[in-house]
Amino acid sequence: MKRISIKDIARLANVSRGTVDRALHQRGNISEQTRNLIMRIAAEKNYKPNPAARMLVMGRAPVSIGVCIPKEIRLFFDQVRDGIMEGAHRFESMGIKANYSPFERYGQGEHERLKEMLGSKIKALIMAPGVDPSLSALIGEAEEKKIHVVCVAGDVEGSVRSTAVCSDPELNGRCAAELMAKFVRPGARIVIFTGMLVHPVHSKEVSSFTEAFEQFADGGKVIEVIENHESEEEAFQKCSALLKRVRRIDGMYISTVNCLPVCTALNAAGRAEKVKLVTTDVFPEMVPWFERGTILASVYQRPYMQGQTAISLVVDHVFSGRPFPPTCYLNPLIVLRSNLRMFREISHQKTRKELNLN
Amino acid sequence: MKRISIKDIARLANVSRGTVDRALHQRGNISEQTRNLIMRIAAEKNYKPNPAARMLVMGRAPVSIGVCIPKEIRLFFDQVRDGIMEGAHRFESMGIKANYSPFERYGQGEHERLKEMLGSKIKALIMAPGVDPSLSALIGEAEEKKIHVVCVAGDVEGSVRSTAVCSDPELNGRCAAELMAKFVRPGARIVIFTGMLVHPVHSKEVSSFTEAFEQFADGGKVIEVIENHESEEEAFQKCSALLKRVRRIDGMYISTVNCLPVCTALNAAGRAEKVKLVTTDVFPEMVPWFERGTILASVYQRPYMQGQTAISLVVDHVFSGRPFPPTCYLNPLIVLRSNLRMFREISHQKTRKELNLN
DNA sequence: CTGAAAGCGCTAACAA
DNA sequence: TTGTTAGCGCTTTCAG
Repeated sequence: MKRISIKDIARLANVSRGTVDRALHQRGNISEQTRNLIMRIAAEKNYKPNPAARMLVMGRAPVSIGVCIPKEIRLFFDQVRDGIMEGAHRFESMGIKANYSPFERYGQGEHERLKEMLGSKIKALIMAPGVDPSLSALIGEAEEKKIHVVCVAGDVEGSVRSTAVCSDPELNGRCAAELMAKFVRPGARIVIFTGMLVHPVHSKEVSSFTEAFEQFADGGKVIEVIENHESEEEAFQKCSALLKRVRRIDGMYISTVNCLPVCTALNAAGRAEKVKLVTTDVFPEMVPWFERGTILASVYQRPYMQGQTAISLVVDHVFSGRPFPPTCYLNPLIVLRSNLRMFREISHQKTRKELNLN
Repeated sequence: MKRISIKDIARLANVSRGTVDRALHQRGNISEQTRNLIMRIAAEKNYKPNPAARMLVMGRAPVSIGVCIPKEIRLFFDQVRDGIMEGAHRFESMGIKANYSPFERYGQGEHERLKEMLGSKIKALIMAPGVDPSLSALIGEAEEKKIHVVCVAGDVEGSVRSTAVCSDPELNGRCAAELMAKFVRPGARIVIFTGMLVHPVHSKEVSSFTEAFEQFADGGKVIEVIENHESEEEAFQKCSALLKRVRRIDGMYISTVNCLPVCTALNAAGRAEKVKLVTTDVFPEMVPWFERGTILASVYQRPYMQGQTAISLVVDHVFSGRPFPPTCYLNPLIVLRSNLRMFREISHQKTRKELNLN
């Protein structure tokens, strides 16, 4: 069915286009009666104003989208940013503009940038939330001002954000567990390395890995969970100590991007060929560990695609009025030695189309 | 500085708006001289077309894109179609229209539909190529007429198609081999089931699996390759015969979507728990075999994403003049029991955003 | 209170 | 080869 226009409504209601406009936009100067009639017809015929026409007559008012994410963590947020910016670029000709305004890192400049963004003329705000407890209030403030907040690479539970695009930590944990279970011998003993258990994402990954591993593996179990607080130093020390303390470890699941210290500690202890690793995400320094067979697989959270998706959701909403889904979880990709070169983080050669390498 | 419009350029160049339009869009029918003048002014004044105005006017003369794919093979082409049509839908307001004109199946109505499409007013043609040797000529004919041909879910080697979006058969084979190698014991004996070895896709999958498996697996090898010619009957018979003939098989790689007959044959022979399967793609009837642990993993070719990508490439080309990449290979997704429910083919609940389940 | 008409920047059909 | 013109759907102004 064709899209209906103001002119059509005017004809149907036997009034002029001006009258319809007044009714639709409650500009007053209109009788209750005609207004009702017009509104009824509009609703019935499912009238949607044509955004292009509106923009045209309203004069250049490009739709700005604020982008507030940290500068980079091991390439992850670089990818998110690329996804957002390249995604936005595709809609440039539709008048979409992304305002990239990063902050240094979580807890540093985050709040200020966000505040700043709220003052500017944006239609939507894409943000990567940390754990700052004030976020929920800021989000409320934004939505209050009709700025749609889309969380990316995380979520703020209990907030009124329009939607969140992220990977599902429980799914990541389960996939990692399933793979690990198939890689190790029966009765295997596994250690988990994670960032901080106070972080809900990490704690979910850990608990769902543990649960799933014990379900999938034949008698295997998780013997220890170690927090590294995202510190390379700490991770290395703790891993080294662990290797001295425990003589039999069959595998390790590293639920944070901080996996290199573990690899080097394993290597230093001469156990790099013995302990099987399942990691998270991917970056160039991991390649040799894949090649040696230390890292068997990695659960990739598709940062680029998360960025692209966030933009898509905003654009679809703004232009087509498509409602935001409550949450948008992406299916993880599994990184293997075979497909390593297909990931944007690894292959920077532009010979292949990059839009979809993730 | 205010934004400059076509009218301004026309005034500056002492020509009419129509002429400026022709110059800017290389529509021909214009003298080299005036064109140069206009282009110079446009560049100088940094002219950018007004997206709203363009959208508005494009709304009435939609850009048609032909879509010529088979009706369905185990949901695969349904997904491709959804990807294309939903992708196109997002650009509806920019005047993009997809003309879905499917054929019954490969070799049946394919040529006719294609011919038909060539006669219609389309700007691009998205097609899923079979093995018809006349395709190359048809593609040549289309490109001759300035109809960009984008192959999806396959390619026509040696043709002048603008680009192809597909999964890389060699990569699929290698990923399958790597997983298989990690799932089975040392010295494992593997059988490959495929469609038809005359098909280059299948033969590449088979050979790269074989090669990679022998590299990854500790002494394992591929002991047999069986063609099923996409027939369920044939697959079942051959698999049953095989199981009688060979007592020890550790795993099977099924490089075609036709995996159910193999599962049932295994089951009938009481070996469903013994032989480990790595399959291709996913559809609802496979679920129980995942749950029983017969199918350990599947290499998913992302049909929906292939469709979306094809449309994206066309749209980006038409609107932004972005050149087509020579070929666009998608990184495969690995289907596991854990993430089974995340695939569009399996989960039809729309609670989660579906755009990205692939 | 309502209608008529101008015009946003662009494209395409037709005239010259 | 170029110019002219009629809209696309909407807002806004000015007359009734």
